Amino acid sequence: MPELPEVETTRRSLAPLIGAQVQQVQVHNPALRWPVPADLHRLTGQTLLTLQRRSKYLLARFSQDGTLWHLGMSGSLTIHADRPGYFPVAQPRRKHDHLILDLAQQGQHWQLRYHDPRRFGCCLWLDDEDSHPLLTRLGPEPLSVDFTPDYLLQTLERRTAPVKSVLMDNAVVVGVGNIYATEALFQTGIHPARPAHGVTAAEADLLVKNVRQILQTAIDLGGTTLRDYVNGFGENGYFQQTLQAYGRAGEPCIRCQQTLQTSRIGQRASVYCPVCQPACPSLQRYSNSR
DNA sequence: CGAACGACCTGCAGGC
DNA sequence: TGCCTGCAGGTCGTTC
Repeated sequence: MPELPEVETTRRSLAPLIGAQVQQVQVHNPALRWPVPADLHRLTGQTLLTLQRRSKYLLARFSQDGTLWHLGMSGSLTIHADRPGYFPVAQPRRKHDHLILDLAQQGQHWQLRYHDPRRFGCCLWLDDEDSHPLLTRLGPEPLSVDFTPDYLLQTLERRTAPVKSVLMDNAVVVGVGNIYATEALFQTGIHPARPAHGVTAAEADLLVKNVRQILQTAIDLGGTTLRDYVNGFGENGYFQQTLQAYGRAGEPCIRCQQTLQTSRIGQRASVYCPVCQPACPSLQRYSNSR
């Protein structure tokens, strides 16, 4: 599920919890990707101060301690409250609801439920953002000023792996998973299997623009819901309705009507148009329309 | 250092 | 209907 737009959408939807005080910590299954800290109950009595995102990690700062959350491939965080627009607190705990925080603010009872069938996600202590091992090697945020065409070009020039694999490498740029890498390369007219070092300056320039535009549009539409992604209110995203390549193998290219092809690149399904994304860049024709 | 690949875990779709 | 296989949005760790 969650790539950057979904994590950002989740973060925004959890804003009502800021300022609330933890009343109880329920750990129903600590066996996530890494064990949930045995002393997570230490959060009891602490107030949620800030909710930030770095890459696909959610950083939740409480009055004494910081926490780091990841939704893995199938995770979601939802709010429960006894007020309109929320799941009721009385709703029974679902299978795979592994963590539940009870919070209170001005008499309002809130619940934050962490649901993750595949348990690829995590919830860990976060002391120092700048020294946490999961955060130190991350590349720039794709929507920040640090993600420039020059930076991307210089990085791609040093790599021989397929451009799609490099684009999905968190040390290069964070938050671009299989869906958005597929879309960005389609938009830019770059074959996903092309060696990264063969990408031209003009292509890198366009690729940066398209990655940015696609991620921003996805955030604006509340993310992509393929199976089970929902935001904190249990709402779907709508970006899947605008997907032009991902999930469309065998269907006609929206530009040239050629049948979209699929192959495996870096162990991930990759969809591309053999005409609009030629393996040989000399046949390239650029476009930047969406 | 980079590249390739297995591993983690459950749910689901498709084939038989 | 049921069993088996393969695949899925992420990313860490190992090996070469």
